[in-house]
Amino acid sequence: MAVTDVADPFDMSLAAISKHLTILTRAGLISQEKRGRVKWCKLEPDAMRNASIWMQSFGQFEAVNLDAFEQFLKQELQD
Amino acid sequence: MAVTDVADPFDMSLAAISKHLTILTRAGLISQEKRGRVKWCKLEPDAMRNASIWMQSFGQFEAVNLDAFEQFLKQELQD
DNA sequence: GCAATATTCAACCAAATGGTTGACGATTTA
DNA sequence: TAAATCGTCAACCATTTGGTTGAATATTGC
Repeated sequence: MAVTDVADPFDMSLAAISKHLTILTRAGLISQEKRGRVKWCKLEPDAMRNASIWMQSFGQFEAVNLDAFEQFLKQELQD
Repeated sequence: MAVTDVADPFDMSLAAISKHLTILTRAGLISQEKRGRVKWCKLEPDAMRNASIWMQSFGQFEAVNLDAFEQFLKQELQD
């Protein structure tokens, strides 16, 4: 999907969409390939795998274990 | 886990932690129960179920289907 | 060859976020 | 009973975010 196609349904400037797509690319959620003057964007299927796995574990601990949660967050912040 | 216990490992004010916990409560990610002067916090286990399910679906579409992704986002924004 | 299209950039601005401090009220402890 | 503790509130401030506009570059189409 081209950048202008992504932008089409939104009531905001192309420059703003371009900014968002840059962030999504940097986050690894989408990838972009330039062919001619058009940049083609596509989703990266595995991009949220780790986040999804982490979310599935959310709450698996006993409520008392916010310590474990905090440790996890610290570790994630270090990454 | 009490609010002060949550705050303990972080190098920031209790007021800031309290703000964050208010947001997490409002988001349904944790719940809080006051007993005496202490507020006990616990994770809500199912809080991220919908997000996790959505993330698992991320990328399942053909790359051409950013349309479907957009429709999904619109729908989510309406919710 | 020039106009149109696609896209980004820089500069700008308003709104939102994320923290602090000091004060305060409720509860507990000594 | 007073001090200590727990937690929130309001006000404030700096930073970040999220958008715009106009200009610019690269590419395509007529």
